[in-house]
Amino acid sequence: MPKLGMEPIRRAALIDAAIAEIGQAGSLDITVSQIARRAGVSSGLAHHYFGNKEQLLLAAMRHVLSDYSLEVRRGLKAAKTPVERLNAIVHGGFAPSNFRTDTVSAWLNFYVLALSSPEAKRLHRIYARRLRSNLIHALRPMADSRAAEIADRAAALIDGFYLNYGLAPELPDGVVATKIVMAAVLRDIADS
Amino acid sequence: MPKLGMEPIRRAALIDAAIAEIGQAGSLDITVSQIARRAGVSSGLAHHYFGNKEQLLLAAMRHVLSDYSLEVRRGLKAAKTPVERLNAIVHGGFAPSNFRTDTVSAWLNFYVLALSSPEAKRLHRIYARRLRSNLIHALRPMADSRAAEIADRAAALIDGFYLNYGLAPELPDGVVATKIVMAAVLRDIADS
Amino acid sequence: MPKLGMEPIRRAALIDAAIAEIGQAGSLDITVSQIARRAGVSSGLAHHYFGNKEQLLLAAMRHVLSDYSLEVRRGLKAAKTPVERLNAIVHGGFAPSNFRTDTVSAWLNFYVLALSSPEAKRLHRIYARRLRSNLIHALRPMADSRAAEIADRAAALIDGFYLNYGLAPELPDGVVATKIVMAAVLRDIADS
Amino acid sequence: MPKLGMEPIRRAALIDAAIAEIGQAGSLDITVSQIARRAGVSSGLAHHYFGNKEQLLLAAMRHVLSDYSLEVRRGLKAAKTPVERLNAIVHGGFAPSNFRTDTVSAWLNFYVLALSSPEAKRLHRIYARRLRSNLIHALRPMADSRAAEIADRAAALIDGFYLNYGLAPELPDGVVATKIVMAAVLRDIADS
DNA sequence: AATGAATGAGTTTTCATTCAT
DNA sequence: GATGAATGAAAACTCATTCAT
Repeated sequence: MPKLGMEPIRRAALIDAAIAEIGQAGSLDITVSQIARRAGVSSGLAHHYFGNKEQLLLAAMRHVLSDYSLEVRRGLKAAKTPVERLNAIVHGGFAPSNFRTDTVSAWLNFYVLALSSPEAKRLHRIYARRLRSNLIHALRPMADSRAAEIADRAAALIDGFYLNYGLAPELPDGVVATKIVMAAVLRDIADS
Repeated sequence: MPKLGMEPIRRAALIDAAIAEIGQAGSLDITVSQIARRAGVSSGLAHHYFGNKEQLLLAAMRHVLSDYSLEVRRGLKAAKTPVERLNAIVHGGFAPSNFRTDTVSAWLNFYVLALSSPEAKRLHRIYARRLRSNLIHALRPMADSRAAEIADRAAALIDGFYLNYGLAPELPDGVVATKIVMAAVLRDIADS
Repeated sequence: MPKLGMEPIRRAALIDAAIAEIGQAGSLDITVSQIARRAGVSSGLAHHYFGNKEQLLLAAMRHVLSDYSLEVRRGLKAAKTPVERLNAIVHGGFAPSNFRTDTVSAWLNFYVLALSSPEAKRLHRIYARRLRSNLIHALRPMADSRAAEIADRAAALIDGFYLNYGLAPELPDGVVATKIVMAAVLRDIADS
Repeated sequence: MPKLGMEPIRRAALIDAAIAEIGQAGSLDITVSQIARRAGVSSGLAHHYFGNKEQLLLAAMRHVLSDYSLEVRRGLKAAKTPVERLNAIVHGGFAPSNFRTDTVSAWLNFYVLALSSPEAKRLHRIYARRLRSNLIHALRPMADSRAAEIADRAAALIDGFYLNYGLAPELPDGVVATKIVMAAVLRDIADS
């Protein structure tokens, strides 16, 4: 079975398994063995590639964040008008690729992990800053000096909806959520 | 040393200790012994009173939620106008009694606990529904048929700000947060 | 079964068990469970009282050293002449209480542990310095300025015999070893 | 890259690496991977050549002993008088080639390994017997019937100094150690 | 000849939980 | 009512060893 170049494949499989496992358990209280089993490898291998459980979890968090980033960047690239740019950012977190119960559940857990893990905190900070700066940048042409203020409100709204989705998936789906947030932000802008 | 009527005192001490410990650790990964030590009792006693760790944590969650409820109800009682009622609800979560890093950190952890613990989920549901119905009730006189829609947005905004406070306590304090949310909601209402 | 004041009893039992286990295995590669089993307790209790395996091992090393110290001090107290004092020191390590295969084997292992564990090194240093200063002090009246030099040689001789005993217990027993060392030292002194 | 005749080269590299690694760690608790890494090969290769870890360690022990033997034999060949022969033996263990912290540390570890590994014990016995018979042989012309007794004392003295050097390398270097032992032995002989 | 991949058994460690007193 | 003692199951982690290539 041993083949060359398995490392990236195993790492990816373990990260995916970790996210799925966290999503399903709704908690970080999962064992490395569970993750490994789901990834189809031994627990030893997980340690071999990630050193310890925390690193594996952090790699999973990084993965979720980078998926999100990717989605936003893709949207921004296609956007032509300021409103489209705004929409791309808002829609990023609610896009089908990220807005699945598994991912949302994992994301919420990572969110809270940032309270106790310095590295998770760092990663969260990066996410929060990027979201804010993306929003401000998109809002500038439309709201000028009020861009920052509106961006903060928009960010809170996004996080709030995201949060709730994790706990009440029957609530607004991604499309609806995007619409609601967009409407609020646009009204914010329109407000002289 | 055993005295009569110690039960409520011990229970309260253990619950307070649990919240403080969770707040400080930023995680539910704390030991019963830590909690008991902080409460000045043996870990055996914690089990004596709460049966097991989960029940102790849930009692702590209930306590946080009931403190919040209390705050809101007190505000509502004093409120005279619809706007004051609205303000009381929004301000509830940001009031000094709840808006301390410890409490917020514990709250976020309970939030996520709701993903894996049915009872925590039930408690969270109660909170979410009460917040929503409170908001709708307060908004009805001002927004009529749009009350529900505005309430949802307000709830998301509140949660979003609350969430961020846990991770970036340097951000808006309670007073400012209340103002921002109120402003947004009032603008929402004003919008025909 | 749980009684009050068990801690010192359990600690002693675990330390004794550790020494016996090391002695029997001839190596520090023994498990905490083995030690605990021999002491008649669970492995959890060993950790409860000592924190981790290293601390338990170090406690055992301390115990061996303190037994040795005790023996020497007892001998010194009873000694009246310089030669008797010298004999007490030399005899200390070869006394029946310390000179059993178990203890010697444990001692050799601790000796080597000092190469990798700073705390073990510290303990060994204390032993080595005490032995040297005891010897010098006892030799001074008899050898004056040559006391230090003779002491060093005596110490090496003692260690050398001790060492060999661990690997070839059929060799000189404690009484004989003491005699040989004493004879060598006395000749050293007599030498103008 | 596989070449012909690599076996002896790899074996030697692995043995050297093992000694260096033991010396540096001060313990036999090193991993095969560490040794292999230092030798610049994979851990699989170490097993390929030595079968298992124990065999590799024993090979390293054999190497240390054979280096020592070599040194002594070289010295004996050049020696002309009984005293020179004696000196060659004593000096053997303290010669620069063996008397380096790495080697001494490895040696002490092998010494203790002999307590638990039959093969290591066998090797140690060979060393001890050879040392004793070399000493006796060299002492015979000078001490006749007391040769054995003096040899035993000399051996203990050598081991004692060697031992201490491992733990306190600031102490006498090889030249001084040789002189001290030689002086003691010669005095022993002179003593009627 | 040599390796990277992979395993799985074994060990330490943690901790909720139980219980005699 | 309260505790200290004790357990044992579960988890992380390590590492010698195997093996396909």
